[in-house]
Amino acid sequence: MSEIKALARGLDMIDYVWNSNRSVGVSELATMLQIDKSSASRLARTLIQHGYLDNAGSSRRLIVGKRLVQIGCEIDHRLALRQRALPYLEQLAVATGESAHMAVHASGKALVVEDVEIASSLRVVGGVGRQVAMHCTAVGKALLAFCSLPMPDELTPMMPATITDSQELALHLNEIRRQGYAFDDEEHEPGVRCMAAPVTLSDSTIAVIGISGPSVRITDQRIAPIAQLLIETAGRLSQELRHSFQPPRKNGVPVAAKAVS
Amino acid sequence: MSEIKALARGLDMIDYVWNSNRSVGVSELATMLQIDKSSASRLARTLIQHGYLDNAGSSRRLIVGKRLVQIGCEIDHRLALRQRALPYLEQLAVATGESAHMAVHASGKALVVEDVEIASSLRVVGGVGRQVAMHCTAVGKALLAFCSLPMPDELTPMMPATITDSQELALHLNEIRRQGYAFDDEEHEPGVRCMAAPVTLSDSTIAVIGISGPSVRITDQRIAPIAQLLIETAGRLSQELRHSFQPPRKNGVPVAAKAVS
DNA sequence: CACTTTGTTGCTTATTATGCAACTTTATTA
DNA sequence: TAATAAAGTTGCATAATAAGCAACAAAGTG
Repeated sequence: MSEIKALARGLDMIDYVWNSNRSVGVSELATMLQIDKSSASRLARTLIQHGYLDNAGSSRRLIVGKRLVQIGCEIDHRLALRQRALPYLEQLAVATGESAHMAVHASGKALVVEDVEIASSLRVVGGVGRQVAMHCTAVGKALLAFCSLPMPDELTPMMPATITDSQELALHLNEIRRQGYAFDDEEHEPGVRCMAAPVTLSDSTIAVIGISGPSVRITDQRIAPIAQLLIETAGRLSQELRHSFQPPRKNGVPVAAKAVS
Repeated sequence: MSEIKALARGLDMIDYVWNSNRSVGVSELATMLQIDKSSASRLARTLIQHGYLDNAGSSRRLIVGKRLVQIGCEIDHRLALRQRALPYLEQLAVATGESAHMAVHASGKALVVEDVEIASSLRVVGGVGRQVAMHCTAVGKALLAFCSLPMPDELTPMMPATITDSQELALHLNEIRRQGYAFDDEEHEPGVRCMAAPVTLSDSTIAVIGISGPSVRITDQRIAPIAQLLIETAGRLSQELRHSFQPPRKNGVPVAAKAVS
């Protein structure tokens, strides 16, 4: 029932360095994880030897190691998230007549990673690479709700409808979790309504997909059916990802030792 | 001087599961890493608890965990590889008058992740998402040479010039490593020559950038200067990545504990 | 240049990871 | 479907080893 302490501590160190998103000292790690400096130092060395952490330049401060960068760069393509999502986004855009997009969480913001626009002259123009706030957009709120992310520090008011109270937002997120989709009712931009639903892999949300359109077209009656469609589409994408991620091979082949790294 | 054994073993387990690219059993891990089944079992449990490994579906076989998927989905954007590469690719396209692109390795293929085309009516049309073979393209060969990837299983002949002998390819890759760039002389498509150079981060190649053009324009005399330009451009992009990856902050701010996961 | 903070190493002890063996669960075969 | 084989988990004793202390070394800081 218990866990291997040394390993657990090492993994915690990786997590801490990763989450802090900057260079971290051994002492800081020791303090935060409540372990001795010496242990932290030795664990860090092992992590460095294996490439999971690295020294920042010439200093002895710790940063994320190349191994994680390698894994990170490749897993993204093993999943081929963007590529796989594209047809689904196109379906969404056609079915709803509105721009569709996919976003992931990236250091406190929702980052648009894929984007399909429609022909209509009145449309919401997105653009890959755009970063939007978490608390006042559909994709942001969906990420907050389904990724178990910490509350944003500041809830900057953007519009009259923007939720600026932390308590209120927490309740709102619960509602989103319950309903399975997020709705942004002109909380970010005037005249724009957005909706988003989570794409999951092994029970954790790795991205969200959504649509944005002018409020005049996204009428109250359309919300339920669009939500339905979003949830269903996100579910199908999730399914596809799961299939490619968990190799279907029912029973592993013996397989000779493969060259490692 | 030594390393924390339990942690090292755990990391080795992650590596093994990662490299095998399929579901792996505890016994297999134990055999391969020469540890006892029971230890492997307990280490695996710890890794699962921390999200670094996961059980494949209902079975007890191990696959890469969500934590790594999370990291993967995010690191790409921390680096903002695509975004940052774009201006460099545009420079390349302008300077050479040929289409420029960036590719990464994705399960045995070279995957084009960014692409800049030129106006000329005679041009090589690429397209983001295109996957090409490793052994007969400039980007593929560059990835093979600089990423320390295993030799492809099959060297399918595409053109008369395609390298189909494993030995010969190995020598060719050495040459590529020595020169710092890869050259595809109509090995993949008739009348098309390509060149590519590696983009690195902390000594490991994470992508390659290159150009493709008709052989009639990419003449022998132009090869050296273009190679020069490619290497130099890839170097500048690598530099930029390194700077953003190792936060410039000279000395870490104390920083309050951040909510972790 | 002195001083403070941070990181590393030697050493001892007690924690704890390990490996064996028994047992349980899952997969495979007839 | 039962029987058999393989794979995975748990209890336990022991030895290995990670943890912690303290002293030392090395960077940063004023």
